[in-house]
Amino acid sequence: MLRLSKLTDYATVILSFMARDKAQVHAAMEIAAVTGIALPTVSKIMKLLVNADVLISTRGAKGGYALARIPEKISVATVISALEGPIALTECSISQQGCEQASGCDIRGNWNLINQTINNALESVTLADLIRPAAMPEEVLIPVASLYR
Amino acid sequence: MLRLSKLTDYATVILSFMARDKAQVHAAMEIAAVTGIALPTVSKIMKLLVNADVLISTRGAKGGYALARIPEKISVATVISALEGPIALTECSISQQGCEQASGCDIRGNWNLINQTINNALESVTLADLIRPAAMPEEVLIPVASLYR
DNA sequence: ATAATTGAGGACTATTTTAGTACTATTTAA
DNA sequence: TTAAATAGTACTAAAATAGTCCTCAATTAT
Repeated sequence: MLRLSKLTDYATVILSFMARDKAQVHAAMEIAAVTGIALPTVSKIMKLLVNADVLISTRGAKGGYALARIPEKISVATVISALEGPIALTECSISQQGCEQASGCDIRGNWNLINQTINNALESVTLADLIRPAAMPEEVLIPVASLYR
Repeated sequence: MLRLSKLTDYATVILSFMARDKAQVHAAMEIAAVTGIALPTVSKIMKLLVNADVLISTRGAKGGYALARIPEKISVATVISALEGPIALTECSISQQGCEQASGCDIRGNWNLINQTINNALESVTLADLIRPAAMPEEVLIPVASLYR
């Protein structure tokens, strides 16, 4: 599958919690307790999200992390690239250099198109969409007959 | 970044070569020689592509591999899932079971939406598109001034 | 028929990546 | 000034991936 790292997965869980909870500031320890993710791992993720301007940190006593802006303005693409770097399927799409695979790599330009499409898809989904009650289409579509087996 | 495995990358290179070359049948050894990928690795990739009905194999002397259909009918999505399994960003989107992350995972339904979008993007691009001379937009957009530095 | 050529399948190993941990420094409120 | 909190860095362990090798099966040419 098209892998996302576990850290990215955790990040969405953490951000969802923060977006749902009214409190503005959350300490790393509190988040670790609520989500069940180990504290050092939470810290690591928070640091990356701060660097990507998704979160704002406050040090010292009563410090903690807060969303840098409203959930509607935080795209999934931003979160993913904060954790994994630029969103692209192939190395060469990032490096601007092309690859050294001498024979048979005129493919690059076209990969860019694909990457762009995927990027657009991820840009269009925000944190607010993620915490919205899910549509759960597959459950709606289960044929009634299957309930009687 | 949203990683594709190296094997998938190789697969696109191999398939591009095969789609461009007039000859119908290519032995694994020939492909290894042309692409510079080690023979055992080529074999491994070919095996997966045969199982996914992207290639057809012929054993024995004068045997080899041929595309199962015209490049226009081979989607990038097919190739990727042949090498990496189902296209999805999160585990839970595949397993149909949801995850055990007790607190805070109502996200699933929405991830499905994202995965679907990405899948559509990859379905819409074919091998034929990949070997088409690339548009190379970034080269076109270089300001002329930059040539004089 | 038989030998040569080519793919199929599976098991194994090594490498790389990722996850997770620990420790130390820095900042700020009480 | 002390306690509470994040920042940063380096290290370790585990898991995933890539790559190799070996044996078996099939086909064709001699």
